[in-house]
Amino acid sequence: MRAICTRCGTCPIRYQSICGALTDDELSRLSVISRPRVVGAHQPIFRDGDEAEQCFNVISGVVKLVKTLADGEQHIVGLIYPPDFLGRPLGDRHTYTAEAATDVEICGFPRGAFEAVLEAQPKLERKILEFTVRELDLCREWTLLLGRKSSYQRVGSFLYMVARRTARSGYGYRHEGVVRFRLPFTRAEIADYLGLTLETVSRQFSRLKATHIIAMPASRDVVVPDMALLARAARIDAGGDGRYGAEPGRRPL
Amino acid sequence: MRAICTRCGTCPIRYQSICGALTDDELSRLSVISRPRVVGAHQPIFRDGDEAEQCFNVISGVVKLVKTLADGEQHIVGLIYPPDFLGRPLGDRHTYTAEAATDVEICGFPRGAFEAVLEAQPKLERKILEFTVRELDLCREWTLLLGRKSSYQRVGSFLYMVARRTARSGYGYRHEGVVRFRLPFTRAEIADYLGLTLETVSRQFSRLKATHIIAMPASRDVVVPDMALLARAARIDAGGDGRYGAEPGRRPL
DNA sequence: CGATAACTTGATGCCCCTCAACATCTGTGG
DNA sequence: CCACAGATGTTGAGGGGCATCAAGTTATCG
Repeated sequence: MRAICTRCGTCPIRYQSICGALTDDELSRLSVISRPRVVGAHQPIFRDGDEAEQCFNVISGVVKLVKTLADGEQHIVGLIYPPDFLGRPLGDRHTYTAEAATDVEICGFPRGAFEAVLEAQPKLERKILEFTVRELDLCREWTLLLGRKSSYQRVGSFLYMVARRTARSGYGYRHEGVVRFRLPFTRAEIADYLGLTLETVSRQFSRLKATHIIAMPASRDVVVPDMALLARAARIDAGGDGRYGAEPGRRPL
Repeated sequence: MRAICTRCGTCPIRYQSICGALTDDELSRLSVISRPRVVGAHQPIFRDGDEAEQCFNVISGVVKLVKTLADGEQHIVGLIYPPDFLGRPLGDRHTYTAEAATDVEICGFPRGAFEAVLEAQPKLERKILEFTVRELDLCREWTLLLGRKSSYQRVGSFLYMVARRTARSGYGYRHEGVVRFRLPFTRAEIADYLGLTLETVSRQFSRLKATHIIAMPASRDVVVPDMALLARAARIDAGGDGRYGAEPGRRPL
C-alpha cells in the first residue's frame, strides 16, 4: 500500500486538518480507508436527511451548507473552507445539504471504518471535538450578525470573513496590505447566507464601492485596500477574530 | 468518600448528562473533582474572555449565553437547559458570558483535573462531542430563524422551543395535550435572543393571544392548548425537531 | 403603599423586501 | 465573428414590517 502513504504524504492539509493529530504511522491506518475525490462546482456532496455514510476533510475549494425550506427558499447555514472537517463525525443522518460552491477536493471516510479508527485513536477524536467547538463558535458569531447587524454591515462582515478564510486556505493575494480575492458565490447565495435579498446585497456592494472600502474590477473580483477599514464598516473589532467593539449605534446607515 | 458517591447517586441528570457515559465506578473519579454549586438568578457563571477554568453540567434551571457589544447592546447566542453541558471542554478562553436566567444548580469541573479524566475516559469525551454536535445543530437551526422568519414566527418558534425544553428537563405541565409553563425571561431578553426589540416581542405575544394559539394567565405564564397549532404558526414542521415545511410565503404577517 | 421594573399599546419613520426594467456576462451555434 | 439566449448583476419605485419614540398600565418588592 505504498501509493496510499504517498498520497497522504503530499496532502496539502496534512498538518492543518484533523490528521495533524496523528503520526505518519498512525495516519496510515486512516489513509487505508480514505477516499479522495473531486466534486464539480454546484454538485451535492450529501443531502439533508441522508444517512451519514461518510464524513470528509475538505482539501481545496469551498463547500456550502444549505437548508431548503418547503417553499424552495434556501438558507446557507455555514461555509466550509480547507482544512476543515465536513459531516457528522458520529451518528445517524445529515441535518443539512452540503454542496460544492467551487470545484472541491475532498477526502472521504466511510463511517464504520472511521469510527473504528476513532476508537483506536483518541487524539483524532479530540481533534474533531476541537474543530466542532470552533465551528460552534463561528456559528454563534453568525447569529450575532443575523440578529443585530444592518445589511451594510452584514455584507461587509461577509467580505471580511471570506477574505480571511480565503487567505488562510492559501488562495487570494496579499500585496502590500492590499487583499485581493475572487468570490465563489452569486449574489443570491450571499443573500441566502446573510438573510437578505440579492438586490439588497447588490446595493450594499455598490455602497462599499462608492465609499472606496472595496473595489471590484469584475463582479466577482474583490479588492480590499485596507482590511481595518472594512472591519470598521462591518462593525468588527479589529483585534479579535470577529469580536465586536467600537462603533456605537445600530443602523449607522 | 462515601458522601461524594451518594451525591452523584442522587443526581437527577445522572443518566441524561455526559455522565451517562460512565459506570458508577468510573463516575467516582469524576465525582471527586466535581464542585456542585447553586447560582442565583441574574448572577454570572463566567464571563466573555475569561480563562476557562471550569466547565459545568447544568442540573436545574436555565443558563443564557450572552455576547455584549461595545455599545452595551446584548445578544443572547444560546440557552442551556438541563442536562446539557456548559463551557469550553478544551482550551483557553470563554467566547461568551454565561449568566443564570433562573436560580441554577450546576456541577463544576476544574479544567486541569477534568482533562485528566477525559484522557482516561474516552467515552466521556465521546459524550461531550455528541453534546457539542447537537448544540451546533441547534445553533444552525437558529441562524435559519434569524435569517428567514418574521417576528411573529420567531416568537412562536421561541415559545415552541421553550415549551419543549422545559418539558424535557422535567418542569412545566402537560395535561391532556395542554402545555403550560413559566417563562424565565423578560421581554427584553427574548428580544435579545430573537434579534428583535422588546416592543415587537410584546406585540407578537398579543397577536398569538388574539388568535388563541396561546393564552397567558400572567405575563410570564404561557398555556399552549395545541402545540401543533403553535408549530404551524411558527412555520415549524411538526415532524422533526425544528425542521421546516408547509406554509409558503416569507412574511405571512 | 410608594418606587421601580416590566409590560402593553399607539404613532411615526426608515430599512429592506418586492416588483420591475435594464445592463452585463457567458456560452452556444450559425 | 456575430447573433442570440439564459444567467447574473445593477438600479429604481413603492410598500410593509419592524425600530424608534412616547405614554400609559400592570407587576414586583422593599
